[in-house]
Amino acid sequence: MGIAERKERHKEDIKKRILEAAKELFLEKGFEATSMRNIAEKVEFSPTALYLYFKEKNNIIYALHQEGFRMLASKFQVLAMVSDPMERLKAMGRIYMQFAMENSDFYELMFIMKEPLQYLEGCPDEDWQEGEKVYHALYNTILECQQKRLFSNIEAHGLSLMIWSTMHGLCTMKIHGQLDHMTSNKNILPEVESKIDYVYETFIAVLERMA
Amino acid sequence: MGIAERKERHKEDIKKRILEAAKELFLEKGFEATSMRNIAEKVEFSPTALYLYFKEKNNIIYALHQEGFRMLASKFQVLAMVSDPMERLKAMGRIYMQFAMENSDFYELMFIMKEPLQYLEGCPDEDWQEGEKVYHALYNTILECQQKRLFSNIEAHGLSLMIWSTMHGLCTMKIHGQLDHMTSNKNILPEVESKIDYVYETFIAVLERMA
DNA sequence: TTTGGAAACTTAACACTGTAAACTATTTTT
DNA sequence: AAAAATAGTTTACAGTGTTAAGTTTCCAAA
Repeated sequence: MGIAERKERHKEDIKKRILEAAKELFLEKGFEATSMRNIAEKVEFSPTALYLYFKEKNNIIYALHQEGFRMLASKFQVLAMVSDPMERLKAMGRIYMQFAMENSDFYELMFIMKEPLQYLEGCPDEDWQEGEKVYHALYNTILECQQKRLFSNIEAHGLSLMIWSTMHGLCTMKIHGQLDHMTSNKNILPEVESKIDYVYETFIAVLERMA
Repeated sequence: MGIAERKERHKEDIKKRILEAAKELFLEKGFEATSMRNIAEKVEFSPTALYLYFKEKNNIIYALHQEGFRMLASKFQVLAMVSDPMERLKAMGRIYMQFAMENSDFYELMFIMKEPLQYLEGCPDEDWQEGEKVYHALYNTILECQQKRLFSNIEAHGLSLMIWSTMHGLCTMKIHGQLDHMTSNKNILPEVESKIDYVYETFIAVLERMA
């Protein structure tokens, strides 16, 4: 009977509408200030109707978390055009950083907030596929670099995780304002218009120097 | 008149008691789960009495944020014993990491939560002295390294910020579980008992190689 | 085509949250 | 002793996530 399918599709549609509303509110007011009641109002449902489609709020958050990763993955697509692995590595860092700056709310959802991964803890055997995918893009690039005799004698997983740590630390310190609240180097680096770019350049210089 | 002083001291005592209670609750139940009412109950006050001593909850959070920095600073004291700057840099990283692991709630308060810095925004001309102090310890060590011809031709502020980014990124990825949710390298790094230590070793290797 | 039951949705309610205003009791000053 | 300032409590507001009970809508079998 095709009617069950149609219902199923309808349900998926509503789920999408809810997520769309949640996303909009989330982007315009920030996550903290977005409540279930807000979302419900936007989709013209009663507050508790959302619970028919998502077991709890963390569920909605996790769905947006996944969408964020899809967004990042689509930005990463252009990297396929870059054949030289070292150049690809550098471009990857730039894109990652740019994504974090342009979609800082999503970045927070993907890497800073603990609710999404916390939700994953609840689902056993479910691992963090989204993060894994990003990690692999990085790891494989490092491996390719090593095939070109770069980063020799350094274990690739360790290096990959270290590079990700640096990028993540840089982005979070920018997003949370620590980078800008450090006024002492403002006087000494007056010509630098963007601190985060400056630090990234330094990082690249370090990597190229030791490669 | 010494009576005003005595009253002032009394007030400070109560403030301390409140902070002590807040800290305990915070450490045992995590920040999210600690409410003003919880704290008030612990010090046997009515909930709103706390507002006579702290203008708002962020105020209490900021006070603990400061205490966290004092704790870190006291751990950093042993670094004065290390005369070689490169060795000191490495020890500093270890201590920073260890502090973040042993006091992850405080670390979150100091570097991850946005409330404290958000509170600072409200107080104009108040800059983030706590962070600045830590930064200077790092920056000066880098300068000393450069006097010994290490990290030559690299601007010290950029390098300092990059190093901090790496350490911060590493600690947050550990605390938030991203490091552990990355199972793909678990199979490949079976002998590694602590991923964070392993990545740190890699980082040190990178720094020493390019120095 | 009417009836029974499931599915979709709403209303009411619970146990919380941070915080402001109003009120009361205590202490200090005049 | 009366007035004023201080310290603290009670009450209240507007919000939160979520559950349970009630209501409406829709679809399948009699």
